[in-house]
Amino acid sequence: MSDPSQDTFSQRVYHIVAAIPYGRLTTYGEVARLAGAPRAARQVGGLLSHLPEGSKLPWHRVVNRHGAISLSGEDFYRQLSVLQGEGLLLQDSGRFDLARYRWRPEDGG
DNA sequence: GCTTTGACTGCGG
DNA sequence: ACCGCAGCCAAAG
Repeated sequence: MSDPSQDTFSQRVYHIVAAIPYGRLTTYGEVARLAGAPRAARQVGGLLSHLPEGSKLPWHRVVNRHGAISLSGEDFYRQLSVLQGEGLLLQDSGRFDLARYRWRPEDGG
């Protein structure tokens, strides 16, 4: 109740990302919205980029509003590999079909 | 407590 | 549809 460690923006983001099911995607903006700060999409990416090394959070299931991977270099291919491993198909446009893979909280949470 | 930093987003051209 | 720019705001220094 009075413990702020459970009420911070970052804690909410971690909780939300942890709820994204295998084989599904969501966007930075959507996570921000669910966390109660619809304009803090950048912050979501910032938090995911600073995750501790042993984190179990499925950070790879968060992409940008176009359904594209926002990382670059080796990180890009790492995220791509994990998503493909979960059965997600990358379109020729270099994006994932959000209409098909987008996770919605009511869909299972 | 002010300044800098971004794994973003929306809008206009 | 693609590209560039300005706004956004929680965290870290």
